[in-house]
Amino acid sequence: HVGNIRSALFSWAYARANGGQFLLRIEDTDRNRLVETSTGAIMESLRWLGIDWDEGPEVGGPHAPYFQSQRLPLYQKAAATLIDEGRAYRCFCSTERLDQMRAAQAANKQPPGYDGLCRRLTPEEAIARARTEPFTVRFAMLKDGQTELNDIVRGRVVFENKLQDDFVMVKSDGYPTYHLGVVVDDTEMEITHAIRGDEWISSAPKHIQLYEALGWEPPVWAHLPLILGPDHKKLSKRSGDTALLDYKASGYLPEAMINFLSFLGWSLDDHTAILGVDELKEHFDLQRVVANPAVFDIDRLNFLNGHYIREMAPDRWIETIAYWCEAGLPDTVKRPISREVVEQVAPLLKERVAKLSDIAPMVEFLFGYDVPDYPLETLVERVGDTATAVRVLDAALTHLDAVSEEGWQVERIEASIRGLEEPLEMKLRKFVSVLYVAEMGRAQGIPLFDSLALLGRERALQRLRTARLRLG
RNA sequence: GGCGCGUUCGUCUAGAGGCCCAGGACGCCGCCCUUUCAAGGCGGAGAUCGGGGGUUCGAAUCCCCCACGCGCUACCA
Repeated sequence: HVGNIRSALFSWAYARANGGQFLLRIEDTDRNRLVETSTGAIMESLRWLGIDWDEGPEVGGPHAPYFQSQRLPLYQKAAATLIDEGRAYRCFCSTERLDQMRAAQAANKQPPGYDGLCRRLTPEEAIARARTEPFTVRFAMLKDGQTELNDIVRGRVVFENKLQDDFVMVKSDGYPTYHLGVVVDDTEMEITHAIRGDEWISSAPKHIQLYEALGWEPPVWAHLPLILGPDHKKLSKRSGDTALLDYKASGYLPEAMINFLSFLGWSLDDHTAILGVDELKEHFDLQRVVANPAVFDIDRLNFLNGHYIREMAPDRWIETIAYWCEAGLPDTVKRPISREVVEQVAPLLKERVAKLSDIAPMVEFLFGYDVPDYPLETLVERVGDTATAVRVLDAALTHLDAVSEEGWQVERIEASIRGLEEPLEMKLRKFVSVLYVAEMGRAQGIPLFDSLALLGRERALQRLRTARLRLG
């Protein structure tokens, strides 16, 4: 999803800009939420954007394995050490008791948190009960003093220890929670920079205390500003935090996506708005990450996408159109899609497409043999009344009918239609909409003269006749 | 409720005491170009820098208070 990918992007860009390594680790410790395809989707998303990892799934490396579910012994070892040293303890409280406790705290307006019941158990008692009862392992947070976070983005943040909660670090199924997982793996994997979303900042003291208790060196912290939806709430599935591959599916280019994501909380300088990956890899700087949340602005994404489409090399553009036609045109259109037509519309389409999914509807009229389907009013709309539309169609029919099959070319067609201005006593721009609708089914799209040429004499004339007939 | 973070044009942002009666980009509006729609060119509106107090010769930039917004408050990450 967008938020996570942005964190990955910043980490990656930072590594690339500073000659570091970028490692991909899959945190799959919640077996209730395990989705088979998600690992594949994560990797595909990153690869689509061009984010490569020096170490991780599929590429391997010295810190394998890269799935947390395969590193359980590591977490258990850390947990055992902590229990031995009295910095963690087994907790036998049931979910029911925990729920009741929280309800009571809420009712009494007490700060929420584990009440420490099992912290008071003697080690002997705990070991005895552990033989028959399920348990979690909680970390015994320091309750005095303060925990200090030094963050690149936010500076110094101080948390009161007395407000800290003894969090669960090993679940009853033996899997670690995120808190234990990151600390153990970031250390084992020699992670130097923890770059993550701001929603994590409240749990930073947990991680910091864990590092201290384990005697390990914490990484450099950088908490990125949240990405907000249009409602100014943390981006949710509803408000645009869709899987990145959904953006790919609806026709966004990776270049646009990267450019867009890069500027969500970061900027290069006071004037750069268009930035390629190469420049990002060279100039990305954590010092320039801002602290305030960013609202996801789809208009800007669309603009960037259009920009990169316009910049696309002609041959890649043709391939792209061919692909989106095959995928987006209705089944009634016979396959394969004509390569010749694709090549001819390509330049006409370039300035007009914002999302690749716009392509198919824009060129559909070229491939279906049927007359386009459109509400009759659109034919008349811009010329004012039916009588005028009829005059336009009759005149166009006469003029174009005079163009021979061999002469059916853009220049001739243009001359013929421009020749309509005089007899009709109307400006071209005024009456042309009737023709657009008759041919393409709508008044906007690729240029008319080219469309007529592409359509061929027979089909073009046929559509005019049909339009004329429909007007009575 | 508690804790934390944040607050510069509608949006993304520039800004680290004088260069800022605040710059760029998207969006919006207008004009030009034009076969529609776009694209492109040119121009415009748009922020009294959340509010109030300080500090200073001088504050968007430093300090304090307030307000508002958001995040966290799980055996989810």
